[in-house]
Amino acid sequence: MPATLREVAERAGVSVRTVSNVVNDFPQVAPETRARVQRALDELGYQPNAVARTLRRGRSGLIALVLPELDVPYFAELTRAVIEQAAAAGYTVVVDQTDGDPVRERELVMRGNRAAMFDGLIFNPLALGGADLRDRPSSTPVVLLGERVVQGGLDHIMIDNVGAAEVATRHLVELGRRRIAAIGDQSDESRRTGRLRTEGYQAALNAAGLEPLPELIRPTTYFHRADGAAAMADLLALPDPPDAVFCYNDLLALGALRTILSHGLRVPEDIALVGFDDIEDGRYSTPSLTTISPNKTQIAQHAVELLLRRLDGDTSPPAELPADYELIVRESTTGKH
Amino acid sequence: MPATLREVAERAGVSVRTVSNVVNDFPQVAPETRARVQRALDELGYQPNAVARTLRRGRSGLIALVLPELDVPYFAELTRAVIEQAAAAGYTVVVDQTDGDPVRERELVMRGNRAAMFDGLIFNPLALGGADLRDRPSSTPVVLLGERVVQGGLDHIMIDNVGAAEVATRHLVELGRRRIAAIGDQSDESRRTGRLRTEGYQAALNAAGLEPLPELIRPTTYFHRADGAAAMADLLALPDPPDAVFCYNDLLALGALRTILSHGLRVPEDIALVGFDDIEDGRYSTPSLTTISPNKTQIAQHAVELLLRRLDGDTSPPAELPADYELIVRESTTGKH
DNA sequence: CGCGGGGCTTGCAACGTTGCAAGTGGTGCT
DNA sequence: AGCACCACTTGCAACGTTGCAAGCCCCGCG
Repeated sequence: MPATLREVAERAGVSVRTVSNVVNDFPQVAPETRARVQRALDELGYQPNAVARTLRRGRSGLIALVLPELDVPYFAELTRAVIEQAAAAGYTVVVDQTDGDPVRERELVMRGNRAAMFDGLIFNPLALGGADLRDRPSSTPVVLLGERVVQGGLDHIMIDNVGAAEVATRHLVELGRRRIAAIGDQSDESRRTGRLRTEGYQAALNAAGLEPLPELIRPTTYFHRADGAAAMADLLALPDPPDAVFCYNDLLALGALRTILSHGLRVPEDIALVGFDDIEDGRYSTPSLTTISPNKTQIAQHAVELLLRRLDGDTSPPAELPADYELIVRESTTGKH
Repeated sequence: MPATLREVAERAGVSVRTVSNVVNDFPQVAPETRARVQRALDELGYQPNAVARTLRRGRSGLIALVLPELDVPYFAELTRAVIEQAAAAGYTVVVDQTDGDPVRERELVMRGNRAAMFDGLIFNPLALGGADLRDRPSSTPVVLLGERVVQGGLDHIMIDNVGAAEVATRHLVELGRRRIAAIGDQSDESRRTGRLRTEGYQAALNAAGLEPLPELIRPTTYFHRADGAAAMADLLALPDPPDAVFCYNDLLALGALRTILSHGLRVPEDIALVGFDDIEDGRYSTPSLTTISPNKTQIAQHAVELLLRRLDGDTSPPAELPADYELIVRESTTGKH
């Protein structure tokens, strides 16, 4: 139903090629011709066919952002940042959600530019590791986010998880807390985030001369509110409950907070709480959440820049870019102010 | 770099067409030929070119979900539901975010299937109204979500906002509250949600013999936590503050909750709170949030079904499908249990 | 031995666009 | 008058795929 170049050409009495020249603003078109063609374009409501254009040009102007879960605020907020960065460069971002399903992740990433119509991929894997990604048949550029992959031979952006976890834990130590628990450890080989943060947590305890106690390190399957709530209930059931908890993300912390408050305990007086991610929810909870804030804008910016450079043909060796983070102190550790 | 049908054909010593037949599992291929071609396919790691395929077939298998904001939990949760429904039908969903910017909305929706490469659109407009959408040049099917559009001549799914708001307000009335405020009214002609919910709110008050007081109806620019927090601060500054608040979405309610608690007041003892959307955050706040829960799965299901029917050539008149909702009573109105 | 038919394979064209290089007609210069 | 050149326009081919219909070969039957 929509008009094609040929139909416009017939109406304007010129060749298809000339219409194309007008559409693409080529300079070498006589003003009069241009006007006539433009009129025909308008009358027919011509819109270029993006699929044909992409086939011909080899570029779609689309980059895909592949994330485990969109209803996790951290990813939703990151998405906004990526969209903004990409828009500035004239690219449109489409988002896809994998649920951390290895099958879906593989599908999306391995197929690459042929099966999909994206010029590049920004991918935060949950299930897929370095080995899986090493020999992609596709040549679509990919930038990885997150901790999952170590040496996949792909561009990669991550924050220093060990360092950040250490900062968070040290903050609790400096407040005088001694029984500091951790929620979010993951024994699962494929989930690296939890292990790295546990490492930082333990390092901080050791540096303070505190001994990491196994019963205070609670593993969780996911990083959702429900997991935090359940883990916190376990901690409260201990004979000697903790006086502080470092949660490996803000959702865990919010779940834990809910459990603590519903047990009639106070935060931070009885138990201090630190989260990770700095999602908006944590700024509006009561008490508001002390947290590690990864620089999401910077992550997005690096990711898009790196990807666009690859699209421009840059073949330098894969980069491993660190992103900044900072500790944001709020009520859940220092109380009202 | 990736292999094409022709390269595979040369390697296998058959025609391009035969390779295509194998790739598409056509029955009329001799087993031996099929095996030989398959080997060549595997050796070259062939992946069909989705762009070429789409151009030829006229279908991409992609539907776009166009939303105002992804970092608003309601939309993130809705997205999950849409993705699930579409996946069941073999479609892939890509998500795009407009920020409610009329320019971006128009771009995405008016251009339709030519500028983009999507078979259909599920669109929740914020800025664009019926008039804007009526004469789209494109023939891509569109299903609208939300309250914004009334008679755009397009398929449309929404819940009964007036009725839902009435139910929420009546719940507060039945708890014995008398000074019931509302947060989220919008005078802006283009934002219809707020006006509809105010209508239901007033209807419930009238039915209970209570007079709606202008100073208890607080408009907000957006539906974010910050707006709720600010509006609640205004309400608390009144000489005679409310004893209950109906917030037009859960984020507003969470912002309001934060303000109430930080003023040393209790929920629900001093002020009862009802939200709208039933986002996960509200289940884990303290107190948990009483809210109107729109059936998101049903909305997604209707949207995808309707869209797919249009893609199959259904030309029946535009449908206006209602979606269910229910009041979920939690602690913010009835206290701990 | 010739012919019809079935199983399998193929060539051609087209989806709508753009790169390339050639083509057209007119103008100005010698 | 002839030629070169310029401004502008055009045809051809190709991106990689698939629908269509024709083609090939071999088998079995008369």
